Amino acid sequence: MAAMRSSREPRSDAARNHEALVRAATGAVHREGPRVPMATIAADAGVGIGTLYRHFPSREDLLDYLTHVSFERVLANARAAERGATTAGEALRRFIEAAISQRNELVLPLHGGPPLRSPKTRAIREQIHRILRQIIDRGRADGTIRQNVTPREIVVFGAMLAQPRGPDPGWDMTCRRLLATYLAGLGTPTPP
Amino acid sequence: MAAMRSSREPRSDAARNHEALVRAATGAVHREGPRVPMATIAADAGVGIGTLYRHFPSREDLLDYLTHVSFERVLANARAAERGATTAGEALRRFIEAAISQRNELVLPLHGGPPLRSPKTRAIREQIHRILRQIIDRGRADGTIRQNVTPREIVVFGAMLAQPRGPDPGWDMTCRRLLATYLAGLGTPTPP
DNA sequence: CGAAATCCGGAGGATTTCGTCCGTTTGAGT
DNA sequence: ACTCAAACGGACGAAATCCTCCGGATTTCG
Repeated sequence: MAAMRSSREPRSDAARNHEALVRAATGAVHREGPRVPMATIAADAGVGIGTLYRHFPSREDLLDYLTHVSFERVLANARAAERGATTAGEALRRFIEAAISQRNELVLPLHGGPPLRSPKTRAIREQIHRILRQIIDRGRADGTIRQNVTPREIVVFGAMLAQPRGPDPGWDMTCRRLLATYLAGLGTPTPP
Repeated sequence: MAAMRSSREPRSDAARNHEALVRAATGAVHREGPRVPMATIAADAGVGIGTLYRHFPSREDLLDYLTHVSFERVLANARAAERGATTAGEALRRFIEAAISQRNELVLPLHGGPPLRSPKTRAIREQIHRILRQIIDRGRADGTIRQNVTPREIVVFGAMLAQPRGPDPGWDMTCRRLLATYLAGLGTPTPP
């Protein structure tokens, strides 16, 4: 019941270039920020500037797309975490670890701006929150998760750890420790 | 025994403009990222573009200066936290809370790049780490801080929470919860 | 194979941003 | 008040960046 496509499937070279562009754009945005020159992205993808603009008519379109794809990944992470874990704490750990290990492929808009222009992307975010809410409630019921934990904190924490960083040898270790400590805190009763 | 100044004190209008520039630059970098046009900064400061370039000959000089000032603030926070708190946990809480409450005045280079060009700034960072190390060791000795906590995690966590964000009503609450949970985790023994 | 639809690439004009230069203004000392 | 070193401001040429446009290459389908 997928909506009928008004035109046929994209040509194979177009599909290939689309993927190369997304990959290059993700890397370039990580490396130089959202204002990275479009020419850099095209060059990194091994593609002409015209091709970049045909696939993404403006920089905002490109950034929106990267964001959307990232949110889809995170949603998949949330579903996998919910299914694959037995305890709530374990599920949250998996969810955040997935974000960390995908950090080179995620473009999550933590830097201000008119957030989430696309309603479609906003809907995905709400699904993510719903799943996390379920996990948290489950943990709160059996006493393994403290009170007053919201899905938003979990997402924010995961996004912070998944944020792009320059080459930084000790980062993995720091990241693991931050996560371990935070998770330990989640299992601690809330003081008044 | 301060080194003799080779030239006299800056003129009053120069001092005023310097401060206005720093304030404007901080806001602009928060708002639009490190590539914000220099003209925007000058305009925000109510100053000509020439004046901006006289005070800071290049963008990098400006960003280095903002970073340096930020680190000086953080160092002051660390000293105050060490002196003002009775327990280690309390000291760390004060340290991170100070960073959060100053977040509109801090420009901490979490986004890659050749980090900390200035040796002076690097030295400040090491002083910060030394103080935090002292606090952590104190807490570990009396069992109120878990093992394997490094100064770096504390700084990173504080910097993450102090990172600029767009207008975001619920952020303060989220921030407080993340901090509370993390601090709770710090007081939890490390599992094997 | 041949035709048509689709896609590619990069030249190039418009626009933005950079950082300098220099005539003018302002503050500090006398 | 007067002087002058210091600071200001914005016009300006150079450089970077944006994004469009279209001739030519490539894929797909009959």
